[in-house]
Amino acid sequence: MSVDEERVRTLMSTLKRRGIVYPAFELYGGVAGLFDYGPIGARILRLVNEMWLNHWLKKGNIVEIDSPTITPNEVLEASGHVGAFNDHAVQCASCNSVSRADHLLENFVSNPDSLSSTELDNAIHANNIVCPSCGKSNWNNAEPMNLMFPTRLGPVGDGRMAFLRPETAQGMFTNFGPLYRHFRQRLPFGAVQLGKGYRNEISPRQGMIRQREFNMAELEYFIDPEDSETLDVIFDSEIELHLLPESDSQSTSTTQMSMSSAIESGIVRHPIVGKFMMDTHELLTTLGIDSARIRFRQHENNEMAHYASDCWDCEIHGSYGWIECVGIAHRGCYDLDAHASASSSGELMAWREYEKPIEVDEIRWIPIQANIGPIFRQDAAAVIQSLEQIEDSPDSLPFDITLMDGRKVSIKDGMVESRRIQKTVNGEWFTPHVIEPAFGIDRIVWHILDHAFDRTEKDGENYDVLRLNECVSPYHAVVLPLFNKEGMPEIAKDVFNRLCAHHGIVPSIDAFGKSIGRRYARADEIGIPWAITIDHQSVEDGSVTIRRRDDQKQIRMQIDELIDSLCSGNLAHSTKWNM
RNA sequence: GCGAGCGUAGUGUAGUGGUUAUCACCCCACGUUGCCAACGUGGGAACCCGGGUUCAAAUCCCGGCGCUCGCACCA
Repeated sequence: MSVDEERVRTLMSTLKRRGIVYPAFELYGGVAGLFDYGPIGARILRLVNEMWLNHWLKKGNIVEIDSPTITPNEVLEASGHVGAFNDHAVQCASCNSVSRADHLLENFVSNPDSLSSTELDNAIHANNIVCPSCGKSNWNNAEPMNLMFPTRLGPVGDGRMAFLRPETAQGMFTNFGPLYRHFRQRLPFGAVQLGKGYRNEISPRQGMIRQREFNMAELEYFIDPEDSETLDVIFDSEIELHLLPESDSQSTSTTQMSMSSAIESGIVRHPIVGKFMMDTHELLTTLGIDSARIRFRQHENNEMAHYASDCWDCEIHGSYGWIECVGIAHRGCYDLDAHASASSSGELMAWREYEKPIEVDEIRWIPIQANIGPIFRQDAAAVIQSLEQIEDSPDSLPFDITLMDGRKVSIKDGMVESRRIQKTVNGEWFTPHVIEPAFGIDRIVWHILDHAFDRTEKDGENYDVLRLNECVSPYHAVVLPLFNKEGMPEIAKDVFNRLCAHHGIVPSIDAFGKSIGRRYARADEIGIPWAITIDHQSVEDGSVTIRRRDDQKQIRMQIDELIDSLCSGNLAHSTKWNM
């Protein structure tokens, strides 16, 4: 678990020196928790985002949306990010250290996290709680601790309260209606969003791992909880994942098993969760994360948000130890229900057709509203609601009903009329459940770099190679004239231009001044997989050499052939490498 | 937020009150060079910010900012 400080330092300074990632605003002394992606890093970030996006879009029933990062208070209040569910912090007036109020009270009152600020203050005084760092009992008032960045809409006056979003998920939930219509009202479907999230961390640590503004990518996959879709892919796959189930959370060693047996044994509680775990593993390994350093850790029941029924963190092992990079949570109907109730909208539901229509033929007591209103006045609505919810209608009047708040009222002649209801019910509205894989993109980029960074020795000196997979390397190839004479720079420029002309190909050129060895080394250090060298023979017969980054092996090809195989992605498979 | 340590070119560093601020890598130009961080010549580039003490501060003191670690925090 320990941090490899030496490696972190080396990697950080390389990332900075080569323009990959470095602290932001260093011109003004730097700002904790904010990072810049430089020219190379921004390319890598872009490619990771694209790979992530395409991975999901290719499923066929998943689309991308893009919603604002500025989110009004009401949305985040409904989601539980602000308001009653906030944790409270108290500061010690003697030593200024800050503690969580509910943690201090844990052994003294039950459910301390449900108390208000005033109740917390009272409980702290009543139980004579002492400060864990200085031992005194001299507290300031408890204050809600909110890790979101607040703002207001409008430059003057008391504009509408808003926050920078702490996650992208709320955009997908508030868009459920349009998404449901886009998918022609058919579940399951998903929506993804890539973008910035903001959390005002008390103290950001561990470099890129905990930032105040970060790149996230989330998928919200909406399902019918009663639909037991069978997923052949799970049972056809023989891939084994490293799992750390909640049942043996004390254990530090993982269990290796296939997803089908994990689901059959009940460890993974929902097949879609299992499917997304497999997808996550596939995507991460494609990006260049070492499969042996990926594990899935199941949340313990007390760690899981109260609405979730199952949650797995995908952790990647790197120079900081095991770090959570992806969370896959079964969130049930919590989010859509929360927004439905806060917005009083009926839009966040889906329709489920019954296999066979239900024929209804029953006698019901229908309220006569013109009479119930004057009799019950402010309680009239509650009475009508309770009448509608009666399962077995009594045969005769009068009878008693129980209101929502527990009070009983008597229903007498004149308040209701008996009516026979005959109808066909074809289906019902329900709140879909949602399964959410949430990716911390910066953490994934960090681990891609961490796993790719390879320090070897060459002639007694350090030699660094960034062994990035081709799909995330910043340039497809670098073009190098061997010498700055005999027409080599001109041919190099021509090859470079021809590569540029191909859609989607981004080449680099390193033409002047330095020896060929140094220029190979520069390319290796930022992970360029192929180096195309223009030499004396190129001048004579139009052939060039191609050097493979990972083993420095070189082959020779005609320029046309090279451009074709590079642009079609077949260069790695050329039979010439075997010769 | 608390505590401890630290902050010198792009990177890694030397420098305990008076230096033209050390060294290496690096970057650029010119020349040389027949393929893996070559060589020659020339050039570029730093004391985190602000205040104080002192004739004099990179160096001592205070504050801020930043980094690392421990505690707390990570909804």
